Amino acid sequence: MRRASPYTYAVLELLLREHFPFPRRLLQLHALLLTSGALLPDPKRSAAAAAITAFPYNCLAHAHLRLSVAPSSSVSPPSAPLRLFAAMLAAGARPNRHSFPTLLKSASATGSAAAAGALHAQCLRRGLAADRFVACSLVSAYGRTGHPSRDARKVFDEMEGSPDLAACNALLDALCLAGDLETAGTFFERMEARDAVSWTTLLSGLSRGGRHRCALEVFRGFLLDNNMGRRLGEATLVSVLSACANLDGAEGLAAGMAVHAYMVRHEVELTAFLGTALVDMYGKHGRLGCCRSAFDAVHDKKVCTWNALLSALANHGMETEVLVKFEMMRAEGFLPNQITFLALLTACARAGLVEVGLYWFESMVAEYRVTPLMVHYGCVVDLLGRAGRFVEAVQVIERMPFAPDASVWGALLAACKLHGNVELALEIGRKLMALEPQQSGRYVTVRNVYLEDGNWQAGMRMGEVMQEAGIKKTVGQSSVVLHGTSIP
DNA sequence: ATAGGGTTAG
Repeated sequence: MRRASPYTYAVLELLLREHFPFPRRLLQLHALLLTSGALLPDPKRSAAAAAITAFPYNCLAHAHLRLSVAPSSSVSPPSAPLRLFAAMLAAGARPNRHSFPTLLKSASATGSAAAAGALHAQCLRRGLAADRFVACSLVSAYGRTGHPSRDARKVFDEMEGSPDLAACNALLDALCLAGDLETAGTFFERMEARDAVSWTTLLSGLSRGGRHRCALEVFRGFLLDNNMGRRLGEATLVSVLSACANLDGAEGLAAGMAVHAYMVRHEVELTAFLGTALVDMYGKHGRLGCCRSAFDAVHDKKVCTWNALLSALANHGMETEVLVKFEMMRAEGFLPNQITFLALLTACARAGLVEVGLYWFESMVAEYRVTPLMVHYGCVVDLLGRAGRFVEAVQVIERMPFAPDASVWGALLAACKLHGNVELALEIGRKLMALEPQQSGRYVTVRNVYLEDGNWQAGMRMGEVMQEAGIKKTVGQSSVVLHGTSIP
C-alpha cells in the first residue's frame, strides 16, 4: 500500500468496503496486494506513507479471522491477523480501536498468552484500552489464553462505566474456563440482564467442568426464562446435547432425545456441528441405530462427524464396521486425524487385529503425519500385549517420546494378567505404585496375577505393600476371578 | 466505513 498512489489507495478503500461481507474476495485482494509488493515495507519513506490508515489492514485482518474460525476448515491460519499487524506497524499505519478486537481474537485463537499481553500493552500505550469493544475483547482474550481469571477480572473491574452484556458474558466465560464454576454461577445470578449467549456460556462451562446435571438444570432454567418464545440457537443445542451425551444413564439419554425431538419439531437444520453432537450423544449412550441415522441425516459431514460415528462404533463392539466406515470416509476424501486413528486403533486392539492395527499406526505417522498421543501408544501396547508380544510392547513404551503414564502401563498389565506374565506384572506394579499411589485397583490386578498363577505368597505380599502404601481398603475390593473376568 | 461474547469428535 506504501507504493500505491493516492488514487489507487482510494480505489482500494472502495474495493474493501464493497467486498467486506465476502472474506474470500478480501483474501484474493490481499493476495494481489502481496504479489504486487504493495504490502511490503518500503525502506524509502515517501510522503504518501502518511496517508496510510489502519482501515485496509483492519478489513484484511478481519477477513482472515473470519476464514480461520469458519467451520469450513482453516483457509487461513489463526495467526494471520497478527502477522498483518506487524506489517501494519512496519508500514507506519497507526492501529486504532477497530484494530484490537480482531487482533485479540486472533491471539486467543492461537492460544498465545504472550500475544495477548503484548496487545494489551499496545492498547494501553495508544490509549485505546478504555474503549468498550477493546476492553471486552481483552477480557475474552485473557480468559482463553491460559491466564488465570484474575487478569480478565482486572480488566473487567477497571472498565469505565457499567459493563455491558457482552463484557459480562466474556467474564462469565473466563470464569468457567478458569474452572471457577462457583464464582461463575454467582456472577451469572447477579447479572442484571442475560441473553442466550449468557445461558449457553454457563451451560457449556458447567458441562466442560463435568457438572452435566447442573448444566441440564441451567438449560431448563433457560427454557423457562425464554418464555418458550424464541427458538433455540445452534450453539445452545450443541452445548446441551454435549451435556446429555456425557451424563450417564437413562437421564442423559432421555434429555438428549427430548432435545432431538425439539429439533425435529422445529425443523432445525442439521448442520455439521449439530449433527456431530447428535451422533455423539446417541453413540455415548450406545444407541447405535439412532447414531447411524443421525449420521446419515447430516448433509454436510465433516471429519468430526465421522469421528463421532467411528468412536461410537469402536466403543460398542462394532470393530468390523469401524474398518468399513473408515474406508468409506477415506474414499470420500476426508483426511483422518488423531481422533480418527484413535477410534481405528481402539477397534483393532479390541478385535485382536494386530497386523492391521500396526499397519495403520505406522501409516498414521509416516503417511498422514499425525503425531501420536499417549492414548495412541496405549492402543498399540494393548494390541501387542493381547497378542502376547511383550518384547515389542515394551519396545514401543521405551521408544515413546514422553514418559509413559498409568494408562499405558495399565494396558500392559492387563495383558500380563491375560497371559500370566508374572515377572513383568511385578515390574509394572512397582511403576504404577510410583505413578498412582492411591489407585488401589491396579494393585488388586497385580495381586490377582500372582494368585491366578498360584503364587499365594506373592499375592499376600502385594496386600501388605498396599497397606504399607497407606491405601485404604475399599469395600468389596477383594475380587473373585472367574474365567479371566474380575467380578467385584 | 471496519469491531466484542457461547459451539462438535478422545
